[in-house]
Amino acid sequence: MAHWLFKSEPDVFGWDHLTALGQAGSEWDGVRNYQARNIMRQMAIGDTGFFYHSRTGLEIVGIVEVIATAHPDSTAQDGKWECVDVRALKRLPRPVTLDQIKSDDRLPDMVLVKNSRLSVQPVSDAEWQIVLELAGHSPD
DNA sequence: GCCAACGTTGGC
DNA sequence: GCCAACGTTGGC
Repeated sequence: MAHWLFKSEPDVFGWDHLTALGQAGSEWDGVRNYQARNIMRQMAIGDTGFFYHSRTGLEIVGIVEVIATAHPDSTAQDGKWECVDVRALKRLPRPVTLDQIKSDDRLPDMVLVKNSRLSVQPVSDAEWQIVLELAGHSPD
């Protein structure tokens, strides 16, 4: 299973919004960036991702699961954009802040640090494990 | 709220 | 196909 990172402003659509939708989850719509779209096309059902609060919060707060592969974004008029569906899986015991990630010398290549503008990002297996560890997440 | 970084658009 | 102008994102 591959891992990803989804960014959203909590004022617009935050972790609490997603958890309120329960198992049904939500379209990850509104992405209007080709690189992000291409990354979403690579996602498979059952993949997991971090949920990151941008602009306010600046921390990873939870884990989401991909429940539908890329399909046309219903909020796009021209049919050019796509999205996946995700649902909230679990809140992290401790949020992992951007500062923590930036100052961790094991995470120099995280896209969150290297390309802060990309709203949907790949996360390597190693990065995934390190962030879980920082979050105090106990192994299943 | 500012503005640097980045992506997209469109005139040439 | 270049690149200036413009719009958006997101850390600060």
